[in-house]
Amino acid sequence: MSNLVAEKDLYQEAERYIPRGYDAELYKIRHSAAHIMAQAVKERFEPDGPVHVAIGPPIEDGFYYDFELPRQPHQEDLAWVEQRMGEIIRGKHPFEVREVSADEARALFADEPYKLELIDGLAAGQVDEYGNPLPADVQPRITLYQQDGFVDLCRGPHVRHTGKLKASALKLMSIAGAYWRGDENNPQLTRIYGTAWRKQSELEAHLALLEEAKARDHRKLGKELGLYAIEPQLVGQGLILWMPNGAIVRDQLERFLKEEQLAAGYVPAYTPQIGKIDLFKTSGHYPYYKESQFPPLEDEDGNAYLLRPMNCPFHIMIYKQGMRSYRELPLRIAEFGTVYRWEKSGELNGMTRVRGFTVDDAHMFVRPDQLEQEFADVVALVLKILRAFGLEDFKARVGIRDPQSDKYVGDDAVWEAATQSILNALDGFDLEYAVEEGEAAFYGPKLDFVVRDVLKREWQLGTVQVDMNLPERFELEYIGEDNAPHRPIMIHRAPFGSLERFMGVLIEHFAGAFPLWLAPQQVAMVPIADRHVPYAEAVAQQLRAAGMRVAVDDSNNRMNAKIRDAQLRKVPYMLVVGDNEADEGTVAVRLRSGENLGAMAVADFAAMATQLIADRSLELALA
RNA sequence: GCCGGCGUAGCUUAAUGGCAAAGCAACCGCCUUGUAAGCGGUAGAGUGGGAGUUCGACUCUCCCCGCCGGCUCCA
Repeated sequence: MSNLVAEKDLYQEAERYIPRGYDAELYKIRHSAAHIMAQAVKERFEPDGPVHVAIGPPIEDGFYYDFELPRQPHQEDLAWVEQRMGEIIRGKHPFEVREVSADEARALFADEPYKLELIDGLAAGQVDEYGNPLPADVQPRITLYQQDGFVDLCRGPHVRHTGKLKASALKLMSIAGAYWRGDENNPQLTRIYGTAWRKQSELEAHLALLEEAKARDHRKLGKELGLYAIEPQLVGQGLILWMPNGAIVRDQLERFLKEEQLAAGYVPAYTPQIGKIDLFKTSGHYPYYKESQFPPLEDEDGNAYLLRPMNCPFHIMIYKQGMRSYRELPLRIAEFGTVYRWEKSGELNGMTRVRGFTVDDAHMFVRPDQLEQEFADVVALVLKILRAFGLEDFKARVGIRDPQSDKYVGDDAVWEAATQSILNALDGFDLEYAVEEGEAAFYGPKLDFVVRDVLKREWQLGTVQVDMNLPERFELEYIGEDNAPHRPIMIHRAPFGSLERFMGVLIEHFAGAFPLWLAPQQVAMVPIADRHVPYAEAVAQQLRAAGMRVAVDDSNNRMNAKIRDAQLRKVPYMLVVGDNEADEGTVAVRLRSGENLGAMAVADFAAMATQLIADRSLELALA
């Protein structure tokens, strides 16, 4: 640690901290912007008392910095800080770097408790200044970067001088609370988020993208298209009312999955929404998950029941109804099971984070020798389902235990075996995945499929979990070929994850323009004048008889207005009918893309559309 | 739950201490129409809820509720 190196080399070396795939220039701009912001924030708040700085890294599209401030920050403070940052930028102050010893650093940051903690971590040589573990081959250095008199403990890298930034390409976005080191038991700091780019046009493009994202936000589209509603006053936060249009989509999703499950040898079940608390004590859900459950219900005889937070204990009880033979396995029990979980109010989000949701659940009970094959079959099914919607941009994540936490049940060897079987099964797929600590379920490791919403927030959809603990806790058995009892292994799986969250993601994925088979209304009949309404009705009846969802616009609007209305509701087909069509038994087919297919015989249109529906095609016309 | 922002008609927005305003949607009527808004009219909120300051509050203060962005947590 004492071999101090030249500034030029330190600059060079810091480049290694730029993450793969992150534009190096932008990374340095944003990292530097964080420092400049910290300088400005200190100037703003120090007259009111001490300002302690924590960490301030670049993030996707921007940066943040965490502070302990002497008073509450407000919007006016942001405006001031942003203004002041512009001045610092125009000052073209160099970023000077030097390496120091831990003791020098401690002396320098004697009044900065968060920095002292970071220095200790660096000095111990295990973690970087963000508290993340360092790769074994990286030798930690303690470096300081200084601009315009502001010194910060930082590994870099930075731009050469503040003038490399442009005030016009920088914007402070929001103030948030953030716990020190991400732990809610630690003090809450004030985090200020900003975004920074090379030039103004890039910033404007980014802001425009954010606006566009808002337009396809499922919460906005869900309301506009009559898909779902939340009524917090009388129904409750996080409880979804599926409006008729949304219910149609959901019904189609359920039918699709049921067909696939039937073909894959699943059997159905229906189980209750509540169960005695002992059931959940046996499963381990209670009290492990006590804080994420609604409080127990009690009857007059003193029995306590829990609104179910998960479906698996009920399916296990179905398994336990009688002796099971090895010949029955794998047994695959499927149910769209609605569960209720107490989520903190600040965590709720539209359809993607709710308090009552329906898991497209199934539990497989398998012999140990069947595990890998069954797991692989399930993964194949999940992939097939996701791809049927054109969802290609997902991330596969193997969630394993956090060794620090005690929220898990079962012993180490069992966890190890279950984890290994997941990894083995995954080898058979051309699928990239990441292994993440702390993402396991409390009863076992899992494979999750994660997608991002329009605002780039990640949501877990499908999940497949190997479970050797619940069979143990419920003492599940089957009689083997050897006429002796054996313990089955369970697989939990849900391709959608939950219908609510999947719906939210689908709305955004399609920007509300559902594929034909899912569209709440598939056809809008557009009669040109009142006299064409009877013909439009007749065509509608024909199409309904073929199983399509059709409505006739018999309002006294002009045809143009009818088309516009259907277009805004993202109805796939608009069938315009006037004198020509009525005479010839045809319809003029307009797609919501704006494309006009021209006149088609009603029967031809029906044949085309029903074919596309049957295929669950993502197209509106045959190729 | 915590930090910040916000809450006006079904929706989108105006009114910053002095008569709550408009567009769209809804309803009624006229027009009878050829691929994204024809014309006219009617009705609709007392400003999320509750206290307070004031001659007077959508506007200022406090408490509560909810929503949005984060944090934590999660399907």
